Amino acid sequence: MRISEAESRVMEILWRKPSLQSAEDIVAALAGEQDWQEATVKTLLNRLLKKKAIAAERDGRRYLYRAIAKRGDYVHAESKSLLDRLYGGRVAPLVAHFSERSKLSKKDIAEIRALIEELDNES
Amino acid sequence: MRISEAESRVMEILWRKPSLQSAEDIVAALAGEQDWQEATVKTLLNRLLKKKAIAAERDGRRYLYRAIAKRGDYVHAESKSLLDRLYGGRVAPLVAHFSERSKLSKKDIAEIRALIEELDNES
DNA sequence: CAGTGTCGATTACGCGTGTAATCGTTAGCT
DNA sequence: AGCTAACGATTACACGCGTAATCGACACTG
Repeated sequence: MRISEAESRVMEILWRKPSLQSAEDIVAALAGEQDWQEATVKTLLNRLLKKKAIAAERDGRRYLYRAIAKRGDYVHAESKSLLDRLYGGRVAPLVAHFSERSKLSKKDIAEIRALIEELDNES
Repeated sequence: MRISEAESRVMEILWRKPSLQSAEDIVAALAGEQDWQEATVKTLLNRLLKKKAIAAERDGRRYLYRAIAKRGDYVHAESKSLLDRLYGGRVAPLVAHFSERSKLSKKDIAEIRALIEELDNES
């Protein structure tokens, strides 16, 4: 089951801190980034539970939550879908696009070069 | 106004062929890729008109359509949004992700290397 | 000129999503 | 024991989207 945009904001909190977190913790962590009511966060937690993207275990009167879905899988699925839809499923055209369009930062260029060199050395 | 996934399938047809196209042309072009009824395509055309993503001009009893929105802008908006949400807004981490994950193709690597070299030569 | 086919326009409808408010239950306080 | 506060669960609701069917106006055919 797909994790929606809003839901992913909640997942990010859980991914950042793999320990168990209460709803209150999560609401607090989101407070900085998202302008949501507590009730909204609760709803999202419930939807994520239904989707089996997170798990909850009782801690007295409340629940503690943790991620089940892997961030890497989510990131990959989202990214691959974009590449497929817009770039023929390949990475290079995306790099080319940003190379022309928004100008890659020095940092980006350096990192990408390092990656490529590494791959060249491997093979 | 955002162009939805389904709508973008229609836009792709118009982007591929910048000349004016009738609804019938578009339905025909989509037939290979998408399993949609004619009515569905008509709906999408109307929604795109409302969003001003396309324009239509009368040709006797029917309309001929053309894209107004630019493919590059669409691709860029979608891509940037993904990079922002998942990769801190930068391209390199995405390349790194695919480098580890699904293995970049030879072709990808070669193309990216060429791009980087080109950028290095410029500056 | 009446019928029929063809367009675009209008209407439909269930589902996911974003965003919450409200309800019911239980734990703790007085 | 009764009241209140705090949780999670349930319910709400508008909107966009995917996917069409239906309607109304015209044009062509016989």
